[in-house]
Amino acid sequence: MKFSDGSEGSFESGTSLSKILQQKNSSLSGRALAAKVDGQLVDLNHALGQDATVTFVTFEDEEGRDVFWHSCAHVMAHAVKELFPSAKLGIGPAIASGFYYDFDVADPFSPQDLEAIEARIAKIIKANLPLIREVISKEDAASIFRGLGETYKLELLSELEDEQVSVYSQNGFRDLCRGPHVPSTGRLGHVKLLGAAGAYWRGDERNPVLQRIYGIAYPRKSDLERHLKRLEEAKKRDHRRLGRQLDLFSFHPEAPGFPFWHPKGLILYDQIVAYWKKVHRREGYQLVNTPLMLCDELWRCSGHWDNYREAMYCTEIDGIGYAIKPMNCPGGLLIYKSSPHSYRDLPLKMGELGLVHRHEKHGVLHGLFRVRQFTQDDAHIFCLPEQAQDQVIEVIDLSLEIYKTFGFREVHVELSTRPRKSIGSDEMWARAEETLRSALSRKEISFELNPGAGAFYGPKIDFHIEDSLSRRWQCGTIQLDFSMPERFDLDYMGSDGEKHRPVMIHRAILGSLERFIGIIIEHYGGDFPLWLAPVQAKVIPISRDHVDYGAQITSLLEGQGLRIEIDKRDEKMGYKIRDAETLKVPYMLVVGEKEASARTASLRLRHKGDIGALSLDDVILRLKEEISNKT
RNA sequence: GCCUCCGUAGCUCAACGGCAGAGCAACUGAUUUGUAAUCAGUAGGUUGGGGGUUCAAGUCCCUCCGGGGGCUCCA
Repeated sequence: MKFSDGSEGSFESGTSLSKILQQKNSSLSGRALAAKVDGQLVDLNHALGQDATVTFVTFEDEEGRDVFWHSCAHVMAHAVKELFPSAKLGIGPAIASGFYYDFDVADPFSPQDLEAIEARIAKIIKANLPLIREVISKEDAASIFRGLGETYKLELLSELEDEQVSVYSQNGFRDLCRGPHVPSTGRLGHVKLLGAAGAYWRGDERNPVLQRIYGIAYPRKSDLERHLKRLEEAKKRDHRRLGRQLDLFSFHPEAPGFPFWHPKGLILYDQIVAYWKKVHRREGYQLVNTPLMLCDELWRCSGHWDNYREAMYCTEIDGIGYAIKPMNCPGGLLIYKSSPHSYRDLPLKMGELGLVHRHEKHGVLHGLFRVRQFTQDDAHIFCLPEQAQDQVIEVIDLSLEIYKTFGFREVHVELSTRPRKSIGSDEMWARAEETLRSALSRKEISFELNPGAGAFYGPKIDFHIEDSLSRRWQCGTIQLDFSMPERFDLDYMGSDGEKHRPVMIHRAILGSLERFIGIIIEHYGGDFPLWLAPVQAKVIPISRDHVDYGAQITSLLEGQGLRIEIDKRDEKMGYKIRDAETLKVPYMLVVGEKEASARTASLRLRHKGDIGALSLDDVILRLKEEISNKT
């Protein structure tokens, strides 16, 4: 045997991995949850028959966590079956953070039920039952699950192609499962159930609704507690809550899914737009704006009528059908077509902060994250085929720069390739995928491959940014589009005097401005950097006598373009400070007798406290510098 | 859209089928404050809308509206 730590050893054929661990007496023996034998993930009970390379996986590895959580799901199913014997099992996988299991039960689980299930899980873990793997024929498995009345398992079974399937059991509980699992339930540590909700069997709304229970678990209690604390923290940062608290935006029954921007929220919005326009102009983009409504005929031409009609708002003008745009591209194409183009004009980079409307289903609306009206930071790049790769690289660079400005340094990249339902020739797809792939490799950016997840008209690169709570958000996208130039018969005059079809790159960096603002509200927890903060500083006069001086400072700083307010209320200073802190104002300028006579202001930093008196010039300098640094 | 839970004052939340309440915010007055809540008072409600059961409904039932959680990360 060769081990991943570099050591080697010889063992009798048929020795189980857990035995080997014991004999090796390594620090892993208590921590290993499963093992990879020649790259294949197996149980520790797996017996080795021949020479192999072995890597033990622990909770520290992603694969180990998956095994751990998967086993938790399995144990949860065991607990549910004990408490609710009539429950039928769906599926129970490990997910990015924890696990779930779906059950078909007569009544949804109540919070009390979850408590009872959680207690039963703890009992099963404490009993330290071994998980036993059996490999049996599909027919035998079918008769077992038929006997148990597990109709969903039978359905899964009927779709499996292997002749042999694996079944795991502990103490009478049996489940069809690919595995691997931890060797015994005692390894599972501390489990917390997080909630229950309905979920369609296999995610299809024509199927019955099962009851899904979500859970999380860690080997160590302290880690579980830290995780729960982080969930609490995320709750506190919920942009819907902060949106109200900081008076940024609101939603109303009169227009569900359509955000109302309040003055302070609009400042955020406008700051982002100003920054976005500045960097795009610098990069040679020309900014355009196209109509909200376009006639049906255009949508038929663009293909939206066939592919996107469900989500479009339609109306009629002078007897002619119109639809509100769900995407900006057709408008951009019309501008391109409005004049002839030479190869010398390309690449043509046309940016549009376009307001789009999509009729999202009622049930999927979610604060600013999922709305029916939003602004895309869109752009369409028309270029020669040989320019496409450089253009993609430029967009990658710009995207990363913009993310960094908002403090997103961790960016995960995905490359999505040709889906089953798609248009265009094999050769076109191969070339386009290669363009994106080599752009990424030229930038030395590692990416995850997402086969078959491209748009029907072309492959794409997606950017997922990671926020301060390590959550990932898909924002940016770069798509190569073969369909639109064709459908709209775009052309340019080549150096050969012939007309050619340009390549179109469709891209967004922030995605939806509304959603992006929701993301940064949670990312910053409402503590916006100075350049974004709706109110950058609050002047706090200590008493009535200092209001005049405070007002002078306020208008002085206002004159310098700073967003500043004064709190003139007859309240104690502590009260006004608390108020400003609660509203997350970055700077407080406290002014009293001393400051008025010395023409200074005492500077107080949000969450940090007093840093002493500064001259007004120094205050202005400091704030302006911080604003221009965008820190 | 579907499943499920929820909707009480501007906000956060109480009230066994039996008189709709508290804190904060707002407003009025007093106080003039030195780095995270001064005191007192006033006002604020068709309990999301509509219908029903009941002697009696915030509470139970139906329905509509809105919101929360979720609806393949596949044995």
